Amino acid sequence: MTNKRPHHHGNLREALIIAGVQLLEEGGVEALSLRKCAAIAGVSHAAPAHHFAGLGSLELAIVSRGHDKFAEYMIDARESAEQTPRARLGAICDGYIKFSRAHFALFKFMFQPRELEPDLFDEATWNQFQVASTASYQVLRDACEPFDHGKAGDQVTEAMVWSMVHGYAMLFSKKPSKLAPFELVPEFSTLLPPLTLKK
Amino acid sequence: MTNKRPHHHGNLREALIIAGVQLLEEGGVEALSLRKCAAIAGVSHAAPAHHFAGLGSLELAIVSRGHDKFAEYMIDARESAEQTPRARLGAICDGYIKFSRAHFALFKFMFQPRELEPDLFDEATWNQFQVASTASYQVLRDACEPFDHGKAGDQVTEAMVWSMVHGYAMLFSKKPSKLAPFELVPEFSTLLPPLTLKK
DNA sequence: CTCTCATCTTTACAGCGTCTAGTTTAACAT
DNA sequence: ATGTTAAACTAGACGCTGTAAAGATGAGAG
Repeated sequence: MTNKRPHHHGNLREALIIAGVQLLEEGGVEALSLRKCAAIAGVSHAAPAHHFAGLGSLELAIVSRGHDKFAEYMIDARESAEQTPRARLGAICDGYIKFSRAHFALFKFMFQPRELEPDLFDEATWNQFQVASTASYQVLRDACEPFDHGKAGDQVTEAMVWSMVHGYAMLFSKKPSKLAPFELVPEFSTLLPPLTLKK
Repeated sequence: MTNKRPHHHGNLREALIIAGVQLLEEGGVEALSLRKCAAIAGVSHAAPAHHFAGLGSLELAIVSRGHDKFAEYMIDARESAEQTPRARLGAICDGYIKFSRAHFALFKFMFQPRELEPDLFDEATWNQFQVASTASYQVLRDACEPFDHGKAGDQVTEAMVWSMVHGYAMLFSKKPSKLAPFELVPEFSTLLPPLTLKK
C-alpha cells in the first residue's frame, strides 16, 4: 500500500533507521536522537512520530538492523570454514567476535537489555525485531546442535558457548580494554573447551 | 579538610551517589538524572556541579559504588564455600551471578562500556573508580590463580572464566529472558569446564 | 472533481545538562 | 572579636531533548 514513494519523502522509515545506525556508530548512544535522525533524513523533527511509536521504537528498529548484519557476519564466517562441526562452531564464534569489533557501538546497543513490552512499540517494529533476533540466534543454535552435553540437553551447550563468546565479545572487543587489566587478550579459540559429538 | 559536615548539607556527594543508585535500581538508566538526584538530596539542581565534573562523573561514582557491593557478594560467597580451589572459584562465580540478579540495573550499568578518559572526570571520582574496579576484579583473578592453562599463561584461565560468567550473567540474569529463547536456563555450575591445578 | 487520510510541518511544553552570576556561611587569619 | 576568604549552595538562563496537538499538503479512491 505505501511501498513506492508514498508521499513527501519516500521511505522515511528506512532513512531514519539508516541515520540512526550512522549516528550510533559515529558518536555512540549519546549521539543518537530522534531529532538528529529527522534532520539527517531532511524532515521536520516531528515527522518520525508517524513511523515509530517513540524513541524506543526507533531504537528497537536499529537493534533489528544490527541483528541482520550480525547474522551475516556469522554466516559468512561459517561458509568460509572447514566443514566439520567443530570448525563451523569456531568460525561462527569468530564471526560473532568480528562483528562485535567492527560494529562495537551497535553490538553494545543490541545487547543492552531493554524493557521489551510489545505494547511499547508499534507492531511493525516489534515483529521485525522478533524475526531478526530469532534468526541471528538460530545461527549459533544450529552450530551447537551436533554436540552432546549428556542428559542435561542441548541447552547446556548453547548456554555455555553463547555465554563464553558473548562475555568475551563484551569484555575484550574494545581495545585497549579499560575493563580488562590484560596486556594481551588471548585468542578466543584458545578458550573454547573441547566438546564431544553426539553418539 | 572538608571531612565533617562542611557546610550546608553535610556530605552531599555521598547523598547524591545514594540517590543515584536508588533511581537506577528503581527505574533503570532512563530514570537517572542529575536534577532528580539533587531533588532527592534536597538541594538545588546546580549543586551537584560542586562535587562532580558532570553527569558522567556521577555515573562513574555510581559504578564505583556498584563495584564495592559486587566485590562483597563475591567475597561472601567465597568465605561460605568449601575451601578448595575449585569450590572457591565456583562460589565466586555464584556470587558474581547472584549480584547480577539482585542488582541487575546496577550490574548492567557497571559494564556498559564508557569513554574512560580520565580528564573527563574529577580526580577524586576517577581514583575511586580505579580502586574499586581493580579490587573487584582482583577477587576473580585470585580465584583463578591456582589453575594451570599450559604455556598460554594465567590470563587464559582468567579470560575464559570471566568471559563465561560475565556472558552468563548478562544474558540470563533477567528472567524471563527475552534475549534467551530458553525454557529453562541451565545452572552456571554445569557450564564451567574442568580445570587442572598447577603442577 | 471531491473526499479521505496518511504524511509532514509548525508550534508548544516540560525535563534535561550545564553555564554564569550572585548569595550564604563555615573556617581561618589577624 | 572581627574581618577576609573561599567553598557550598541558589537562581536564572540557554540550547538540547522527546512528545503532544493542530494545521497544511498532496496522493489515490470513488
